[in-house]
Amino acid sequence: MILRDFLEGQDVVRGGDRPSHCCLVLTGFVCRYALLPDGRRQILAFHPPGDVPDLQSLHLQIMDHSVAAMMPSTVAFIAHEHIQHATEQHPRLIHAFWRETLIDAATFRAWMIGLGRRSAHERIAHLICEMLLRFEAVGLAEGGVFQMPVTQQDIADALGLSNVHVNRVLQDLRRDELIAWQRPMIAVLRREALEELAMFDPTYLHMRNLPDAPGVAAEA
Amino acid sequence: MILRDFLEGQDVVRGGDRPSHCCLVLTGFVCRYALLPDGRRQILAFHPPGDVPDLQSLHLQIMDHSVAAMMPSTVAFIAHEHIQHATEQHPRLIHAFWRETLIDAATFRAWMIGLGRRSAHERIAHLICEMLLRFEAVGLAEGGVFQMPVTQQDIADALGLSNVHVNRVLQDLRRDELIAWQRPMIAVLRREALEELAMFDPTYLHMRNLPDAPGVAAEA
DNA sequence: CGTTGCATTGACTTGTGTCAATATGCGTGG
DNA sequence: CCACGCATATTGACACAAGTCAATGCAACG
Repeated sequence: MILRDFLEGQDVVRGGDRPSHCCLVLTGFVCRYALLPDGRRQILAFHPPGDVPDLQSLHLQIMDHSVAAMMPSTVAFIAHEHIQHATEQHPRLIHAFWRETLIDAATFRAWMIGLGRRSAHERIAHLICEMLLRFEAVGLAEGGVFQMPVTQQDIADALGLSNVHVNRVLQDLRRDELIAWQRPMIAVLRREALEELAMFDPTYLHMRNLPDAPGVAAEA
Repeated sequence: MILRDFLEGQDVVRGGDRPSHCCLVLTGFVCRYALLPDGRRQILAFHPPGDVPDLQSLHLQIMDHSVAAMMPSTVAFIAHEHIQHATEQHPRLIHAFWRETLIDAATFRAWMIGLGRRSAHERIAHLICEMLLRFEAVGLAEGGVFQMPVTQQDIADALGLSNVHVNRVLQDLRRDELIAWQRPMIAVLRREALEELAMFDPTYLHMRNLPDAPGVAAEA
């Protein structure tokens, strides 16, 4: 296992690579993204500490996208062989990993719904609802407040919008006192209203113990 | 294993279900889709025969989306236990299945790029390029011609557009003699031009033997 | 033949993008 | 402690891709 530090903006893994290791985010914040030939960028996922953004590289030789640090981050690289070895010792691990990649895919689907069928306001609200829940799940959010070091341009690239429009929508959400946002701190002020605007349904995150959000029953 | 026939438009699996079986498409054509509370629909994937659209249900209890037949289709339902049993007998299977779900996820990412960052013309061109390649891979396309029984409304719901706009774009593509389209037959007339318009890069499909498309080298 | 589901058109609206200027905040070095 | 420079955020004016609505056409089918 190798530890490496990355500066803001640096690529951790690059599209086209054939990685021999998976990377585990220890501290910081990373994203996955793809570029079109003419430079348009689509951010595919955000990963707080604890995530393994390229678990797929275990079975897919070529990276079809990149992973980049969005703030100074520490990443652990774990050799594929070691992971394979571990799964042979503990066959349950394989299912745990597989499940992780399935939740990954479920999150992509949720984003697709947003990109295809939600308005700009709904998309931004939805992203904030998702990130809040995920940060809570790893104990990095308290009272609706969490730290997400992204620029408005990053949000635009994640949600298929322009930076200018993201700016305008954020102003609306702040004016309506749904959220407060002073980089890098995001505060959700009226969670229910935000979730209603976003039509947020956390089923897709497949969390075993959903934090008791109003109106959302825990799985049996 | 249970065989069942579905009519066009019928749901094979429904969001919220907790399936005990996976479904294998034997004949016909199915899609996965999600609905927003107000009825907006996003199609998430198309599945020709040979695909298992809900392999994920092996590990994710609740369906976070639905599967529907887009034409009369025959589907085989295979009990999760049987699949589990098979993977215990042949551990390699588990990796094959896992890999399938990873390619599924890679395809979602590719669609996200389209939904977020491609124009309507590019999106439609890209979808056609992808489907052509996937139909070729299962021997269901010949000379750039294949059969895909979708309406313009379906395409709209897959690509985040309106049916009217899809209609207009298709007319452009036909006028420019990139494609011909008489339901349910799609013919790609000038493949290179179409792929260039779409900025199509098939890496994400992770096919072992890419049909020798010009300019695309086979994997080492 | 009427009905039904799609495709096609035209007229008009609108959400979001683009461009370009200006503001704001922050870290650095003098 | 201030001045500078950079990145990011904010504004305003304007453009345009794509959406909406509603009518019409067309073909398959019972």
